[in-house]
Amino acid sequence: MTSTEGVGALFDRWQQRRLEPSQCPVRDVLDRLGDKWTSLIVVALAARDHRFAALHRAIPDISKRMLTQTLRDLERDGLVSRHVFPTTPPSVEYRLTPLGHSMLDPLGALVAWAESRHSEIRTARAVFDQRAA
Amino acid sequence: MTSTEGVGALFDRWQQRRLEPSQCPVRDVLDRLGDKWTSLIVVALAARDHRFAALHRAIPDISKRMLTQTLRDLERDGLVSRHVFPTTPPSVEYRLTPLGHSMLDPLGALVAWAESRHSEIRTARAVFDQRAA
DNA sequence: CTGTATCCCCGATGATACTG
DNA sequence: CAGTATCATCGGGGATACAG
Repeated sequence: MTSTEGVGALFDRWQQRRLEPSQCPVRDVLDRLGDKWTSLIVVALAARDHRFAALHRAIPDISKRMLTQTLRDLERDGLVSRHVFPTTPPSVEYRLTPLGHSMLDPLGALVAWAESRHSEIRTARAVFDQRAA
Repeated sequence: MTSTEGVGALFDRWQQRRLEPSQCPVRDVLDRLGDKWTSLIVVALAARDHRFAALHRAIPDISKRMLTQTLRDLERDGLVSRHVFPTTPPSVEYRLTPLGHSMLDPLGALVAWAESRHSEIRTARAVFDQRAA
């Protein structure tokens, strides 16, 4: 069974079970990955553990507010762990948990798809916009 | 090289190239997948071609407005094709394009991850919320 | 049946200032 | 350094009515 058949079959199972959106694993996961910063933070932490300021330098266009909030959400979901060192000034290190690491394979598959197909998508957009104009 | 190393290495390449967000394939793709309805529509169309009303029945909690808009976005990106049959009343069928089908494998990987890890995530949340309270 | 056009609201995000 | 608190903004998305 290919993944294509798998996704289609999944749809039919969903239809039969009439899942509540709040109980749908896919919405749960994609709602988080889909927000503006989660995937970037996960990718950064995949490369290496980061302290708060280092993460901020790695992703310059995020605000401290959203960096904190996104990290808390990831921590809450068990994807990231937070390690406080009571130095002065304080330092806090963020790491992917094993659960977080386990997401890298499927995320990597999507990233690879995105990179390999991006030019095709951009071309399709240009054509569509041309015809619309 | 595992996908994990791949994602980490990707991060370093991104850092060196200092990509504009608008040119980042991953943001492009995840912004679309991350919206409220795209993934559900793609999964539905993976199972089979759908007419507008059938798609609406398959995903009852979407409004006609957002269904139309999301389908247009998918069409613009070349992931979905639109086929009009000039019957009365009119009927329109939506299908995944080959490009759209090519996304099902990586999307399926993510869906499989989400389903297999969802209980772990829910448990982590419960623990986190308990400690916070 | 397959959409468009409007209006409206709320939540996600940013900016800025402050704190241990 | 690593956040928190507060206010302002903007656009995604719902509801409704209309149209070809």
